[in-house]
Amino acid sequence: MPRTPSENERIRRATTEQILKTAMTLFCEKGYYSTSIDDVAKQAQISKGLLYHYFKGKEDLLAALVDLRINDVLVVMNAAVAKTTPSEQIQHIIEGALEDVSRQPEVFRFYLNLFTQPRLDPVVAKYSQKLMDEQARQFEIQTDMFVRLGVAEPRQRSLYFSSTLQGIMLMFSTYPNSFPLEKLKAQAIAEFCNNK
Amino acid sequence: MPRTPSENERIRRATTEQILKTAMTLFCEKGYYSTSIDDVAKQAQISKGLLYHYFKGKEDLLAALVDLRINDVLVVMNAAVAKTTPSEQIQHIIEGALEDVSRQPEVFRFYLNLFTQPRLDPVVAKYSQKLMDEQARQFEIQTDMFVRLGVAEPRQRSLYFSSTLQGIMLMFSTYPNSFPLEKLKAQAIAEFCNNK
Amino acid sequence: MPRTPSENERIRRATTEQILKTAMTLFCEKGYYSTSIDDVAKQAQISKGLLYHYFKGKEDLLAALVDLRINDVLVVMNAAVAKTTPSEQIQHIIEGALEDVSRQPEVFRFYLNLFTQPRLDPVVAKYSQKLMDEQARQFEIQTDMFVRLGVAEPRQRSLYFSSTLQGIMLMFSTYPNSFPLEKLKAQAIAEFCNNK
Amino acid sequence: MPRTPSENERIRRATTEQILKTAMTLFCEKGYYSTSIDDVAKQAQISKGLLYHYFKGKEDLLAALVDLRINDVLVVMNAAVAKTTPSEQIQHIIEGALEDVSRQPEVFRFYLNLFTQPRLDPVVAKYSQKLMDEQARQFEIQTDMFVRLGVAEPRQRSLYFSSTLQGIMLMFSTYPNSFPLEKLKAQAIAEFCNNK
DNA sequence: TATGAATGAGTGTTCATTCAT
DNA sequence: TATGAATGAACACTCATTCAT
Repeated sequence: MPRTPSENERIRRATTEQILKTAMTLFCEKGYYSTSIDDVAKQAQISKGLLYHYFKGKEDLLAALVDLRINDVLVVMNAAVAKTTPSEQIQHIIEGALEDVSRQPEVFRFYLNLFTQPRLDPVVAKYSQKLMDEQARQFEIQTDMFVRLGVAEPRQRSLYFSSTLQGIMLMFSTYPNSFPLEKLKAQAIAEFCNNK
Repeated sequence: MPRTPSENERIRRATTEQILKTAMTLFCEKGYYSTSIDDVAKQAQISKGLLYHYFKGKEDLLAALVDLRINDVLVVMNAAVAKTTPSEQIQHIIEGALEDVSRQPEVFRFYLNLFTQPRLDPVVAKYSQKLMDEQARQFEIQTDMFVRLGVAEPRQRSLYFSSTLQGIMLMFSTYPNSFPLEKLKAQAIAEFCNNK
Repeated sequence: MPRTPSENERIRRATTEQILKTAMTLFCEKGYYSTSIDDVAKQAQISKGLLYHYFKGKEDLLAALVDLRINDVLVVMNAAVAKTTPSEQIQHIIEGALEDVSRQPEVFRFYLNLFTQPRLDPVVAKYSQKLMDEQARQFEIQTDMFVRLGVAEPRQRSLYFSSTLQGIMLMFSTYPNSFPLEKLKAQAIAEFCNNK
Repeated sequence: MPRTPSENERIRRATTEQILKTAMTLFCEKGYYSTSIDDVAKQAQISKGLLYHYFKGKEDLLAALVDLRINDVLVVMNAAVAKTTPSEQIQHIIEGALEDVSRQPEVFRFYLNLFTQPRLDPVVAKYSQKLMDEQARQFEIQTDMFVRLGVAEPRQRSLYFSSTLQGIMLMFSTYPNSFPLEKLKAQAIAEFCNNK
């Protein structure tokens, strides 16, 4: 007897998630190019054919993961925007971002790696660009916060802020075991969350 | 009669440089994995066989480029150390690093990409690690400067400094056309080059 | 619906056999080094990729063939051991070995060629050694037969027997068209199958 | 000032010998296919270009070595023919052959390997054939000795003799450290050197 | 005689993707 | 939905040989 449609739907969801989780893990461990579709299918305990049933190809896996990432960033940003004072908003950005990276440094590292991919890489550049575009969008919102904070040159301040925050994330994800994340977080909050 | 040894030496040097330059360009444009040895040989206008006469393989090309990069970093660091006051030293690090990245943002981007490579990538991880080790070495020297500068928590300050500087370089190499590098440089110098 | 596992098993078996048969033929004709994987795939009417689906590489092909050969030798030896008198046992070794070589002289020739491969050949030596080890094992069993036959110096006699038998096989596989195998077989049986 | 012609001639001879010796050593160690021209030139301490000045190519090296081998065999055979009685002649063949193989088992092994090369190997078969032809020529001479010895079926006897002798050489060159060559030599002489 | 830079065809191998069932 | 057999283009690398000097 055939499965019910809802049962099918449940299976689809579970399998999709399983594949994505496996792909994320392997991409983080070995990188996109050094991970084969065979690796993913084997580790996800499904057949290669089935994987292609769920995703159009290797690139499609990457696309899905990038969308997930962008969504994560958006969640933090939206929560920040919901705060009342610009000071709280910026603080939330710092805390959200560092919370993210501290939970899964390799994941952040993977996206950062993708982000820094050469511009003409025939496969990967598209997703690198997508991440950059999204970051640019976030940047505009964040700059508004600095405007409302009343700093002298808000755009420049916002850039400096982004640089510091990205730099902390980069350093932490590089040396996750020895980097005093909390202390640097405090320092960043002290520096950026009030109009000096 | 054979060529004189010095003539051979000249040829070797020129061809080696030509190959490395081409490899650097292509790796920056398309990335290590998406650049084939054929691409490099063709663009360098030599035969594939000759490339293997000069380098043991694709990986050896990468190794040579990483060594060049490490040397570049060392040059800046040594010049910084040669300065008299810690304030000047730190300023030199900032200026040297940003000078580097502003001259060839794609090159920095490439090394940053390598730097953020997943830890288990079978080929590339080794060179990623090498860059990380070198950075750690630089960090110790730099921390001494902050000690001599007399700041409260020099190690933490040095980390925060590195984060900011790396962050600026990351952001600039991402948006080289719209990033006001000079202004941010000034801001960084103002923040880190004297004992507040 | 996927193929049933047993159907897959059938396909695997058939294709594996097809590949091995082709490889054996080509190796016998042109030798291991002068046969390319492309040759094997083409002649076996499969794609190169599929060959690698079944065998890890060219060397693995050779390994499989060597295992087959060792098995053939074991079959003869086991049948010999099963005979009651040592005289019959030795006769069975002679007949089994010469039967083998007369059926497929080129195959024997190929294994002999492998057997005589230089000891340091980076690829092939391993299999040469494997054949030698197996022969040494057979030799011990065979020597027991001469012990039971009651000859004066059984080990030496066993060696002389092996030498003669190997020599006949070598000569026959070299000149299969003009070598009077039956006559020499009779002569060997006459010489070795009873305690003179 | 130019070298004298005779000086040049001396150099030519010495270099030729040096190359051949090196090639023989390497072919014996690693086999013809696994030895590169580069290997030979490096080990012989000359440039690749010079090697091509002395030999037309890799195949030509093999050809020269095969000629040397054939000459060695001829020397033994001629000395055998010079003996007065057929019994002494056959004894000389045994002793000469076994002396050869015992002095340099790897060299014999190499030629045996060549001898057993598949018939269609595009490069090597020609030399394999040459060795076989030469052996056939020797065989005729040797058969005459058995005729003169007065055995019943001299041709068959001669074949059986060759088989035994080749077999001993094969076995010895395979296990040079544990094979009691002298004892087997005695046994062969006892068996073949008088009209039983 | 002598060198080693230079070539390019050929080889083993990988892998994303398709297809028959 | 699910399997894994099958494909073929692409890739890194080797090596006998040639050539300019």
